[in-house]
Amino acid sequence: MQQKKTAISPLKKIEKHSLPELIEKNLLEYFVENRLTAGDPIPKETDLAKTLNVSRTAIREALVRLKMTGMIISKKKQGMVLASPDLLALFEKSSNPRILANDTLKDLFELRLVLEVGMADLVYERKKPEHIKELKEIVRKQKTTSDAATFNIDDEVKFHGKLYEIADNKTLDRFQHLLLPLFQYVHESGILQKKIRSRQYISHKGLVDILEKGTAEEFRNAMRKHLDNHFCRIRTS
Amino acid sequence: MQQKKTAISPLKKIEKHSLPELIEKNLLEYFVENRLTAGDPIPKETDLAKTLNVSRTAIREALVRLKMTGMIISKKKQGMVLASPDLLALFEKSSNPRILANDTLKDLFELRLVLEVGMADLVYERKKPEHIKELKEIVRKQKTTSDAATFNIDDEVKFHGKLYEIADNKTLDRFQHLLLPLFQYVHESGILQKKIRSRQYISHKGLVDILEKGTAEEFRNAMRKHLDNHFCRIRTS
DNA sequence: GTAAGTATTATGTATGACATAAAGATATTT
DNA sequence: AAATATCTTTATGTCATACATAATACTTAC
Repeated sequence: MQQKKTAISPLKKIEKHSLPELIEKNLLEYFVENRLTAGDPIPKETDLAKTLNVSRTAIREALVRLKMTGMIISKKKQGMVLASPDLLALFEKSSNPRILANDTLKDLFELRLVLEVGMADLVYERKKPEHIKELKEIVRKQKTTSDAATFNIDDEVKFHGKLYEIADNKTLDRFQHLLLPLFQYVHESGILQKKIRSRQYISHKGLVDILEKGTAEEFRNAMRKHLDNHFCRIRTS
Repeated sequence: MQQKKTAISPLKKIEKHSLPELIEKNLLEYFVENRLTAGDPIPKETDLAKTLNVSRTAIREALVRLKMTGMIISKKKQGMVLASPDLLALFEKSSNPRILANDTLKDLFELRLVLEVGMADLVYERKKPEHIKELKEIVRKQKTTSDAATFNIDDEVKFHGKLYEIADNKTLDRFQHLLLPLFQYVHESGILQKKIRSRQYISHKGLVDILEKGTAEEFRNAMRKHLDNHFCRIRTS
């Protein structure tokens, strides 16, 4: 019987999981199906090994993986309990700029800009009088440099950090903390185009003013302008 | 000698690393210091164990951790090689909506909105005539529902997916793909306020028009308005 | 009744053995 | 001689077992 060569069966991505990976999946399903929530204890290693009929080594490897995602935490004697997985935990572990590919770094640089512009609405929505006061205080203490290109890193971090705080989104805040070093690294490395001094610059002080007195839209657009000298550097072609 | 109780020594976060964690750190330093890049082979388990004077078990656990971050990949016989870690793959591993805490889910919902508004500038910057054409084609095929609240999921995904594609940022694109199911989940669960029909709605067609003929700022603000019925739902208090 | 000390228990670490897959070397066939 | 089949080697994958360690529960001494 000759097989038709033209009728190639359609790929079907081979999922070649190793044993611990399978166990990991299995455990995850177990958690979901049993409606386990943060704080709930999970069976001990030896029991799992017996139940699944694999060695404790394999079980442990799967557990290590889950521990890394923050999905479970373990204490001696006390056993292991389910935790609320930390999305950014893994992210953090592998965000070493010296190891990441340049393309990825560039993407992350852009990503941070996207976040800053996009979060303007959250900031505006959730701002409170005391926030404005705090921002003003930060601005007041800053070295008054009228030069847009040469900014002081610490001042930048402090000011923008405050904005993230006001946005009141924990995940977002942590995300930017992770992104910050990468951003810094890319900024100073030769990956991007050389620094350009934008003509349409809005200072921190200007931003605060608009945040206080302007509309959400005005603030959003002001934020974009404030970041223009970064945006200039990512132009393609 | 009496100690002054008031002069408490300042915290100093105890880093209580387990052995494999220490090894992991050690290996990372080794990679960086030796300028190893993707594809470079790393010593074999037995050698590492001998060199660091710990059991192979401990080494393996460290390696498992690194494997999970995508930092290294291993093949039988062939040994292990360094790889460029995939930040988003990790994200995916722990992004199970049924396990994530509600607060985190809410954060992620917001995060996606932030991304969509923030990326407007990338989209505008990188749009090309054929993109406009494609977007128009997508819009044309959509079910013409004049109702802002009841949108068709597929249409939404297709349209916004295209925008991410235009933004030409691989990381961002993958990020939204990961966020999408979560977004969907939150949208339909009772976590947020109930659906509101915004008065200032801009349709997909409207967006494309502005992307084609308007300014970057106009497009950015239009994007915000387009998403307003989502934004309405995250209002606090 | 409280404090100290002891036993218990589940995770952490170590060791040695064997299974497995892939690469290279060797032998076999045409 | 070239192509194919088989064996050998090697580094990871899996297993079994023993012991170390830390936190809890229990017991004993005063």
